[in-house]
Amino acid sequence: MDIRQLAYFVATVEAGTVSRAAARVGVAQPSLSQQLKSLEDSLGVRLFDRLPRGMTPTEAGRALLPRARRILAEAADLEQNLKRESKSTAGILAVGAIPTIAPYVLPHAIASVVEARRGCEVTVREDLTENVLEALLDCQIECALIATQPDDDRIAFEHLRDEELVVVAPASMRWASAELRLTDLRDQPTISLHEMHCLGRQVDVFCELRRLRPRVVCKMTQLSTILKLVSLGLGVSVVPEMTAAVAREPGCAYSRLRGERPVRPLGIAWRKGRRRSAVAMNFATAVQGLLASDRLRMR
Amino acid sequence: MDIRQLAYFVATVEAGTVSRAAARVGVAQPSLSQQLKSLEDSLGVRLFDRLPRGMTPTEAGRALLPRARRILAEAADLEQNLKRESKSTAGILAVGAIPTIAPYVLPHAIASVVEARRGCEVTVREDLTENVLEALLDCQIECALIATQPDDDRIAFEHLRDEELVVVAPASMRWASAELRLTDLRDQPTISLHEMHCLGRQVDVFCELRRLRPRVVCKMTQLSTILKLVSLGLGVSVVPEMTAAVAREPGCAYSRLRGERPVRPLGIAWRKGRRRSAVAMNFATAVQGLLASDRLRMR
DNA sequence: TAGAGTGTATAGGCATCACCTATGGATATC
DNA sequence: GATATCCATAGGTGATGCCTATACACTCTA
Repeated sequence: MDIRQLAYFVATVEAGTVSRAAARVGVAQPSLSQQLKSLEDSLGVRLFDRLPRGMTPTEAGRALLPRARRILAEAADLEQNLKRESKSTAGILAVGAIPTIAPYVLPHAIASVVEARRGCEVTVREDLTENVLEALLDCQIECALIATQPDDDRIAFEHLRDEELVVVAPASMRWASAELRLTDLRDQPTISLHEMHCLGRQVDVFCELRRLRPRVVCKMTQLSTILKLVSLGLGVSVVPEMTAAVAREPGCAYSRLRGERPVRPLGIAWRKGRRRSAVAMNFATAVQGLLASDRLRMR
Repeated sequence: MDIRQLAYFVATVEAGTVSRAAARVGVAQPSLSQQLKSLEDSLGVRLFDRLPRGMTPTEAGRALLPRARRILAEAADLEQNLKRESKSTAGILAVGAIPTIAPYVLPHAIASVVEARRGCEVTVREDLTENVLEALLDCQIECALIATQPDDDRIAFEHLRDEELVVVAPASMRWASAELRLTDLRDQPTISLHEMHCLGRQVDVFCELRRLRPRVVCKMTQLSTILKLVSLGLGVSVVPEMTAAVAREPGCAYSRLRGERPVRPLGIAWRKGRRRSAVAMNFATAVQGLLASDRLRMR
């Protein structure tokens, strides 16, 4: 499978026939036909239903389409824009954080640093784990607040604490006890966090290991939206304890799970072999103090 | 440029020498050397500084690294997981919304539908525009709330309203007038929304067209985090009017821009040629009513 | 109904490219 | 000075992507 085959594939889906697609991409029809077959062979799936008047994508073909488009767009962007990727690290404190930590930790930690160091320039990058770690390796940020152990030798993970994940349900809902068993959640409609986030994947893994298959009715990309939908009674969810401690959503109630509790490891990622600036150390200390305090713990 | 060359490139950066990288990827060193040169030629940039004991990536090489990794990861995921892309549309009301609309519109619109139709099952997908449109084309959702005109012939865009974008600044900040000129923002530290979101890109385009280069100090992926950082005094930002209307962040103040104002088009996307269910029509009507009301307008 | 047009797949040939081994030049180390 | 390590260049070979030609199937029109 290579980029050209993906381009041929997309052109064929869009054109509806191999002949028209071949004209578009500027090769002969039999060549395109062969390349499509080659792609099907290498992926092990049939991508098209062949009809007398053209071809329509199969289910697999339709699943491939957005992904092929994404790869092609990235490659095209690369060829056109790589020269503009010169960066100068601006600012003095350059940190990253993932979206399921940033809104709860960053404001206080940054306020603390800014107060101690007047005039300090702050650069913040909020993005998914993979992206903040890349920014870290690219020297765009100096450290990153994440909630998973990275598996890259170039990154040092300073583990600060394991944070518990708790259940959030509509306040109007009545549970049998203050702490929940996992089985209490079995038939509840569930609002899940998109698997683009580590947290979403961590919750999935926790459930799978215990044979719980949630009935997912909503899939969101922001914890704040999850809370709003829960407060509407649309379902239950699992969120970090710091969300319960900081967010003020009147229609939501939080419960701990009984027995073995799901946790996520909170920590700071650093690029190995690089000097740590004093201001970044201040930031790390502020984060550490915050995580050790009661401020981010659920009552 | 093709995927294999990118894999060779990444292997070389990670190994630090062509010889070791060649051993890793299983080709001869001269072949790898040639392919790297070929990649440099096709991209028009030098990717490595050649040292006596290995090679280090140039600035351009370092910029390419995360992007090459992304493309390779996507391609690998594709080859391994394409067969698992079978979906069944569950539920009766299946809608999508982008993260910069969902928290402000979805709760009320869904509550309205659920109240009118007891027992109605709701499936919600919150994701970036590209992804909700893909879910729409894949028949995973029936309609989607978005803020841009899609350029896909298979999608009908029902335009509901142009929404104004407003400036949010720390409440403690003093402006010369109630409405701001664009030049008022010229030297302010700016907290921008990541370009993964349409909104982030729309704001970028608006500024570029008027020769305004914001001094970006923070880049976030959630509007709620932006508001928190603004309230800390870290900078100003541009957010949708509905954010100003709904979010309660005590340290933030909102202003309109004078003259030609930035707007984003709000609407509902539908898959052409597909029947619209009654419950989806109810939802669309509820959204329409909500957008027409004062509830999502800034005072 | 026959012929024309449209569409995909297969076959064979040719040019290009990715790979190999061999070699050269530069630098570092002992 | 000899050896080891490193990247680049040269030439040869096999694989691959491309071409044209052709076959087969289906649809449409006169």
